[in-house]
Amino acid sequence: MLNGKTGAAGPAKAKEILNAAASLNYQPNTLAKNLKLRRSRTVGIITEDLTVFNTPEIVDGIESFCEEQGYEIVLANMRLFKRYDNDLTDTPEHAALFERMLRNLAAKQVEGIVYIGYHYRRIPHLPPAGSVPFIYAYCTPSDNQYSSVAFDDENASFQVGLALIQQGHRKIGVISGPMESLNAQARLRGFQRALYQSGVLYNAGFTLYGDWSQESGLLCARELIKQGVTAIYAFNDLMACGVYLCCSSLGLTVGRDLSVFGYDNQNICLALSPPLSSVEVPLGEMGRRCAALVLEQINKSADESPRECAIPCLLHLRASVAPPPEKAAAAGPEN
Amino acid sequence: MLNGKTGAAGPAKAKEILNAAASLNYQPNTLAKNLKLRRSRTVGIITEDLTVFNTPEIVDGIESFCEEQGYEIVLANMRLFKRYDNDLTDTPEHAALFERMLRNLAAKQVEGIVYIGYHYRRIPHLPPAGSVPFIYAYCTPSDNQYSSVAFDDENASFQVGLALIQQGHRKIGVISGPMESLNAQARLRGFQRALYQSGVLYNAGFTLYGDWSQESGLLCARELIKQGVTAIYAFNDLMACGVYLCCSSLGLTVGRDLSVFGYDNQNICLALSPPLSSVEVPLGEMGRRCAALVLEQINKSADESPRECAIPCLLHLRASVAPPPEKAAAAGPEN
DNA sequence: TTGAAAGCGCTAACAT
DNA sequence: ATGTTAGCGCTTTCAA
Repeated sequence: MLNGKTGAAGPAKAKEILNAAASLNYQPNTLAKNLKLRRSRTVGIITEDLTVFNTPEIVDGIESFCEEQGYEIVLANMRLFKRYDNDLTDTPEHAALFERMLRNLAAKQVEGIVYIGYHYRRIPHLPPAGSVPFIYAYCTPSDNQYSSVAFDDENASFQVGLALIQQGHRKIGVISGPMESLNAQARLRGFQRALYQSGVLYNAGFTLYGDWSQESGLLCARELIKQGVTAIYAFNDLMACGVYLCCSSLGLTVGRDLSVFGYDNQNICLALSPPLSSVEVPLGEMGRRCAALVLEQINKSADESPRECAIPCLLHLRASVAPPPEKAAAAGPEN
Repeated sequence: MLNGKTGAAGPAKAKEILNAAASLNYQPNTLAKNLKLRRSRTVGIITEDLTVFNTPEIVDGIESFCEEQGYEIVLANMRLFKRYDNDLTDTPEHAALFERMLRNLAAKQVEGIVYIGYHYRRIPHLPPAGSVPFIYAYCTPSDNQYSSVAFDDENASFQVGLALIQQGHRKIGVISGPMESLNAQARLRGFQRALYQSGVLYNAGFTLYGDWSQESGLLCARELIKQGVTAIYAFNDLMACGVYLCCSSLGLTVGRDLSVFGYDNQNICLALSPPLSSVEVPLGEMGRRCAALVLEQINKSADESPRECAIPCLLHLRASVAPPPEKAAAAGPEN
């Protein structure tokens, strides 16, 4: 009756009961309901660390999609960074924690799970056999029978390369992340493809390997500028900041003497002068895609074959990019 | 038996059963358990928007405390910003959403609730009479019978004032937030107290009102520098960035020609050159305090009188602050 | 010591 | 069209 389904007992009486319920602030007990129905309409989310900057946006995306489909979400936060001082990840403790989160979500009868990594890498932990649908976000499983959702690093980097070349740059320095980083590898591939396709010769000396820190960006920039590059593409915004610092110490003006491109489109981009061009990672969209995949699998509305999705990124071309100094060429920068 | 409580059936048999359970991946059903026990050992968290920068740290703090006490948390995210284009807050829609979140958490049998605002302000929405314990974080309720947890804006600002005065500054510009902002009001009070206590005359012309944006920081800085201030205290880091931009356009060097202090200690602080001094808001600690208050009330282990907690902030004095240009005085800046 | 049974609040299937 | 009942998976009580 109170769920609105059963036929009326005469409109008058029904209204009376409903009023009483409202005034008593009656709320059906979800626990009992789900216990009875034996389905929770709930998707579990395991986050490696909720306080890492990209995680909340992904959660938000999952939530928004689930809400549209009448599903709830329940969050299980590993707190990897807070729990251990540094990135003590992929250790036995991490494995134990993973296990615990999994059991906890299973106990809550979730119908599917999304696992959100704090940075893109191969995750050794897998759900147990016979588990509910399981999707990896911002990371990739060591066993490809599970789907994963990431962003299209390679193509974004290709676009960055094209944009710099189109402005007239031929000597473009790259400040990569560490060689082992899957992100860095993909970004390098995309960038090289842009050079290749444009017929620009690749100079390996123009690619330096930083460690994502601003300090390393500054050091690499100094080296690259010495080599005479007219543009620098740093694989994250923090290192791009380092390039800015290097320029200011050398008396160079970014966006005139040197063009700079970053990655992540963090809030610092607009705080810098001139604003830093950067690649925006489609975090919300990734979340929504994860949710779509999980719900598909839950409802078996699509074939079960695992997929590796790569959502396209968005380029923000800003005043930090301009034609190289010598030639007063082509198009003015947007934004 | 499986919960380890009931006496043994002989160690051998017990072990056998436990093994079987483990191999079948048996996990007690939380729904059924909580339904039976009629207590969930769960605290609900309502966030106005999880993607606002300060929210995840507060959630993390609540989580860490709850975990220590054997409580779980369940998150209800209003997604205020995503749902409505801009800050359509404190509207009928917001009220309806609040109501819905509340009912949802009640249906899940949470034993207490923490409400996290996205910025500090008075919240008109109250839990219904007879609700479970309810705490406000990063905001304050319109009815003071509920406890709230915030940070000690006034004192932090007092310390900033003291630090600048101690460096020898007497003409200190302030770029405040909007007049209506409770944060801005408290920060102004604290700063003025520092002046007063140090016997420095307050010049109302040195206080300008920005709108938290970098652009407004730049504009106000231009005006203040024209008036001859030797230091500028901006009420957030973004406006402090504006001050940096202004300096660079005027050929002034921050940390030498002009000292700058910010607020929020966002990651931009260390990306700027020189690094920006700033006030760190104790978000994690606020979360822990909220959790402590909720659990106290749940377990009636403390008196029920509502409290307004203000957690102390942490000052980061960096190279953006130095003695004023004329006098080659006193202490070198710490990092 | 061990086992059986009642009941948490709900829904769905079944009688009336 | 309405009322009754069985049972979801667990814990706790009570009986054997």
